[in-house]
Amino acid sequence: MLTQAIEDYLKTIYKLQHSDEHGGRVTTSVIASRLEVAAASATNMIKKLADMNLLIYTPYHGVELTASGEKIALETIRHHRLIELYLSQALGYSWDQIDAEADRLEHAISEEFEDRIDEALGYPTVGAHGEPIPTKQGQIDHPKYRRLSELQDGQSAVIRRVSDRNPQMLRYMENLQLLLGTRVEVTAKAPFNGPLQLKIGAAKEKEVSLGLEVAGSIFVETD
Amino acid sequence: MLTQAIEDYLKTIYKLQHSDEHGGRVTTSVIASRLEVAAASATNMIKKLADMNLLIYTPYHGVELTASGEKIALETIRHHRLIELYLSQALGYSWDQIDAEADRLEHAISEEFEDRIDEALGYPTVGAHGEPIPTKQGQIDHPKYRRLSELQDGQSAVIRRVSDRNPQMLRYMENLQLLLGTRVEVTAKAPFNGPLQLKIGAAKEKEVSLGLEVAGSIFVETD
DNA sequence: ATAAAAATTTAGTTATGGCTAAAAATATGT
DNA sequence: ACATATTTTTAGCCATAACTAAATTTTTAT
Repeated sequence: MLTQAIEDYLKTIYKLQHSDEHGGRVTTSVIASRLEVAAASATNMIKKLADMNLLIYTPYHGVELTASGEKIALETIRHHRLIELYLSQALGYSWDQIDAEADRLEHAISEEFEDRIDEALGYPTVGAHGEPIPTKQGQIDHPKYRRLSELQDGQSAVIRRVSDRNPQMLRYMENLQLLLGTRVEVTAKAPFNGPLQLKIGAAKEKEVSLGLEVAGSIFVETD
Repeated sequence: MLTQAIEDYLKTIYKLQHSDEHGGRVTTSVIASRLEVAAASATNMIKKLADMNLLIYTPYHGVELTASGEKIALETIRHHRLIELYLSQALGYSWDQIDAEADRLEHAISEEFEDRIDEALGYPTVGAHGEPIPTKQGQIDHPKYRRLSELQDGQSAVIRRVSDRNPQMLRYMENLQLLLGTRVEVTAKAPFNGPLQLKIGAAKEKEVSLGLEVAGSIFVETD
């Protein structure tokens, strides 16, 4: 049976495998810290998932999802992202609220529900924070955008994705109108990892100073 | 902590206490059979709920919810009925599909979600099958309708509630247009617990023969 | 009234998925 | 290279909530 815990582990492992931060190596401790469980708990679950052929486990060295493990991960991620988008589009949720709600709902919905909100949303391919939504067949592509923090003085770009890790940061971005599709131009970049000066909006109506942590959580497409 | 199991037991016990079928006495075996668990499992959980002061347990004689148990039951039922209505109104679910989906979702949604769908639905007081929806404060009234099966030849009435116990029966009723608010007139009643002859709709456009089991699952308001 | 039947509880087991503490393996710094 | 630090695993425990089988209580039928 596919329990909630199994789906959570597979989803987390998938995301870690496809994040650039850990060099592809997904270890017990990274999984444990993401899921906020003890490392020993993660080891136990990893062994169980390996027994179920959902991942390949090399003790002391990390895990890699099998095709069937990845399939389940992508189904869970599809649920999560469709629900998030539905919450924001249909029920007026703000950016910082949708992740927590979707984390619980993603395990409770049926295929029927998935299909109905997919239809209600017009078969979207991109989620509320700009993440790709896997298809029902498990297809997904990972467009590689640049971080806003990497842009040089004078460069202009359009926001395509934001990290959903930190709800407070999401609320901050939403307040600043740093939304998907918004154009931003870097008008100055302070030295020694200092803040960026930004003009926001097509008409450059707003100017803000943005710290590197926030700028590093915003992914943009340059022209 | 309020687990899903606890909420399910309390909801089920509440419904049994307020159904006319068991004479108010809610026993272990009735609870167990409704929840489709073994009687011993129900005994265990009942003892646990008694320890938590959510019900009063008289061994061998049944249970009765305390005020706090009833409060939780009503919150769960409110969730369930709001979700059911939302599924049918906003997502186009049919009568027979909503109960199963709501049974899982009711434990996963937040207060925020409850409030948002309540608002989207225009603060309804009656659920998709005609059941009263408890208020957020836990108020509920139980209008006592008559069963369609009790009507006499020639009597006319309006459908106000249907039992949601059997999805196949719900599908059957929906097919026959036996919906909430629909007027029905008994044009004949066969002897020996035989079927009713019914005219359906304000214009009496449709005539059907209805077995007593179905007629007993339809609650009506007479003029 | 009492024997048989039915309902209920007790006792003991299982699976899931957490936890801590200790042991073992790997990585790091001099 | 090797001692120390860090990471990971093992071992053993706990809570939840189900189960079966056996014992007990209540109900029913004669």
